[in-house]
Amino acid sequence: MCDDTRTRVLNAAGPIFAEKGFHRATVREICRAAGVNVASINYHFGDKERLYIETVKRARQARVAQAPLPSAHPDDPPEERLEAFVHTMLMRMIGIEEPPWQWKLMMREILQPTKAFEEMIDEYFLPEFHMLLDILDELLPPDVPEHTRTQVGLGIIGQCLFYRIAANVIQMMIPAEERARHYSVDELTRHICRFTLAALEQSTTPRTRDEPSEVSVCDESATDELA
Amino acid sequence: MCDDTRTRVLNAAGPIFAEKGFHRATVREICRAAGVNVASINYHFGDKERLYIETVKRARQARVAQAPLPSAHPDDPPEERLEAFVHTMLMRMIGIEEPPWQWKLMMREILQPTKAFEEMIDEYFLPEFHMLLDILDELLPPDVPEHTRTQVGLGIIGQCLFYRIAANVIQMMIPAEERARHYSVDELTRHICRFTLAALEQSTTPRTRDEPSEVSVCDESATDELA
Amino acid sequence: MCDDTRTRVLNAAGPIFAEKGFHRATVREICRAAGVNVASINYHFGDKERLYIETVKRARQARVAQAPLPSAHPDDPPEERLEAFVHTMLMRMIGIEEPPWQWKLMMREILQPTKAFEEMIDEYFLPEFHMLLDILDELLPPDVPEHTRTQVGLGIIGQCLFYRIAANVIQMMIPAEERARHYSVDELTRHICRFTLAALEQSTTPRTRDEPSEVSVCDESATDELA
Amino acid sequence: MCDDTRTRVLNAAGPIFAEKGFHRATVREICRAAGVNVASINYHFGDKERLYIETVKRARQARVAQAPLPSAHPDDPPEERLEAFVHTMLMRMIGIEEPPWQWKLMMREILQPTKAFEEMIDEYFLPEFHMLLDILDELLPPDVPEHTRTQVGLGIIGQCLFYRIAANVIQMMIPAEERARHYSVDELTRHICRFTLAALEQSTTPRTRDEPSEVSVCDESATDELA
DNA sequence: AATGAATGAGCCTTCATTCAT
DNA sequence: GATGAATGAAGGCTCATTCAT
Repeated sequence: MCDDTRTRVLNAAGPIFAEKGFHRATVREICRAAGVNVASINYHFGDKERLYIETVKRARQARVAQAPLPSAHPDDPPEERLEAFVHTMLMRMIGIEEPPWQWKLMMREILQPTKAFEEMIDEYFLPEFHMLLDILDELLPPDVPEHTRTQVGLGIIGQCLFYRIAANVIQMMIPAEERARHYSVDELTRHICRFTLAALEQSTTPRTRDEPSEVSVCDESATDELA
Repeated sequence: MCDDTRTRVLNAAGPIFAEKGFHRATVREICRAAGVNVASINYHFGDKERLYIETVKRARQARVAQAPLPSAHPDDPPEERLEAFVHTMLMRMIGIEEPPWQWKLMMREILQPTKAFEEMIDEYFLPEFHMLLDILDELLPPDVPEHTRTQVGLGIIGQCLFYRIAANVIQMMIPAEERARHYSVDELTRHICRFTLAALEQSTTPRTRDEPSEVSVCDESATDELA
Repeated sequence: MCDDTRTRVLNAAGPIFAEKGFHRATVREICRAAGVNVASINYHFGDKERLYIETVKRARQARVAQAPLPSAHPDDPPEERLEAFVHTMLMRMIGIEEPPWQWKLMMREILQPTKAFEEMIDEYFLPEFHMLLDILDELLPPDVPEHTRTQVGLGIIGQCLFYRIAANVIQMMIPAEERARHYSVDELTRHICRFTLAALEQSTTPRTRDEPSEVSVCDESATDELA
Repeated sequence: MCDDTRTRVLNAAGPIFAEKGFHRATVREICRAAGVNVASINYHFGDKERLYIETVKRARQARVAQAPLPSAHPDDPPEERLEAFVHTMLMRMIGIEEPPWQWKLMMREILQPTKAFEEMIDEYFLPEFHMLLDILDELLPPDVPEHTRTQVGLGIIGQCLFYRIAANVIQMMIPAEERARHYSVDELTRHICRFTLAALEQSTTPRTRDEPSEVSVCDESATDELA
């Protein structure tokens, strides 16, 4: 069966690419893991790069199912929905002992985008981010400018992501005992939500300086070669 | 002179490791850039890996000088010192068009720690983080537990770091024009500080929304680990 | 239909083998061009080599029709028939902008004979060469020995072939403008015929320049081998 | 010693490239024959293609020494010098039992030019051809147009070359015994010279048609990829 | 008769490393 | 200390061929 080999290769490629990245992973290793011939990759995917792109695509698809965002009940109070959102996010980040390879792979793409990047943003990141924005919409007073809402949203995501990215740092910085007590998913969820809500309540009347400053967030060219 | 060759190799290795990472960078390329013989590396550093570790070490040392934290004037109001801190952080992250290779190299270590990692934390990250904690100390009421202060600090760092890490995502998500207006270093500094201060102020008098009151900011229900 | 696939493969193989030679041409490329499955070739021809031999065979067969020698009118004066012969030869060599793949394929065989070679000589080259010899027979006096006639014939063929083989050299050696004026098929035909006829006329009465008279055109001193 | 390995590789590469051509020859085979590591080729020549070019270059250089043209004695009668020239040419073509690999390699270039081609023409072919033209200059009446002289020269070269190129054909066409008697280098030299001289004498008053015909010798693009 | 999938051998190239000088 | 040359292992990829259907 065609799909059989193809699928086995993809399944084998995922964890390996996730662990080693595009360049350190070798097709030979992937094929050995999949129990197929090296030429299969050329046959089914053309070359290593296209196998990688396909793998990332599948990773994203499989990712959603593993820790799906709670289906929004529009009637729930927005505070509750925010907490559910943050909780899911943190669960994805640090809630699972060994983060699944799909996640590692996606992190690699975020940090060192390749050709597989764009699609991931459009089909995975943006929809979920808009879900967060909708929640914030209900929490923020109506006169808050669009970009403030976005910034608040990014701040939330940023804090969640940070606990994943800086996991190594935190592990070294905070004693295991305290980490277990105060840096659990639940505990961090509570902290981030409380912190955010407190700020929102306070900043009912946001105020923006009018002169834009010249240094923007990301001027540098982003998407280059397969890192 | 021995030191001459050694130094030239280190100087050449920095930007190359930063740009390509450990594995994609080749000793030949580094030696060509340094104008030395390929065998020099093995002679002076033993092997490629030890050259890399040495390079990271030097990167950290050189890093501090480039965007140094504002020397704390203990008399300045803490709000001002917080703003200065965040501003410096953001400047390091996204303020410089082409981030210096030292920074790239350190980011690589944070995300994919190698043997060069531990030392970096102790000598670079922790000192600066404690400077932030000191500022927060003055802003937070005295009864706030230690871990909350740490979490707030991590949140601030997390948001700053996020704008660097997710630069690619933001670039795709937010139109260039708006990015220039609302996502400059100054603007983001203002947002993060306002947001943080607002939350802090609010949490001075921990207040329960509708959840049971025991879930306070200093609640110590503990669960599990941090990956 | 079996023949359908077989034929399509052969038709596709011709130009490809002609262009790239046996080794650089790939079965995949041929099959793609023919719109058939890769396995077809092994099924119908056994292997790549036998497909090649079959292709050369067909090329020869198709070749004759494309630039056929002028049907000999035995009544025409031999000078005219010689000119027609040479003209046809040159036309095949350099007269057609893009030489047909059949020709390219046959050239390859002449220069680097494979198993497909022998048959080509017998059925294609020899008949035409004997036509030339017949013409020379009428032009040469009856007492000229056989091998001289053969040598003259080979000389004519050799000159024609040379303009094809050395096309690249001539292109670099002679300016385009002069090439167009004096190296057209017509012009070269005239030159070769005039030259040959002049030599033949002269050698009717073998005449010694200053060498000893025994070195005549029909001298039969023999030496060694032909590589 | 650097030159040692380099030279050994070149010496080994020559016959192999000559026998199999660029594509069929493998670097592994060459290195095995040279008794060096495969990586040597990359180190000394960059890649297979540049090794090939270098090999052709050396072949040409070495070629001249093996059957050098007789140093021209301007006082010798031109007929004698012509005979010496043709004799040398034929000797190169068919005089040596196993044609040296240098010759095979150069033939490959003539027939399927690669990047190594141009230099060969300029430094090897042209000088020798002009030597022939000088001889013809003395044999031809002064009013003979330039292009006729060139054509006569090309005709001579063409005939010589033909005996090499068509060696396979001749071998099949002419019985061994007769080949030994009448197709030796000496015999063919005599024939070609006699034939040429006879024609020259006759064509004292060459005549050119005035209208150039439109089909030129070599319109097609010549130099392409390494065949 | 025909196919798509799979194979293993082999290709050129690149790499970090070592060796003799 | 420093060098240029040399090495072996491994890299991605391509090929003609075969197998089960």
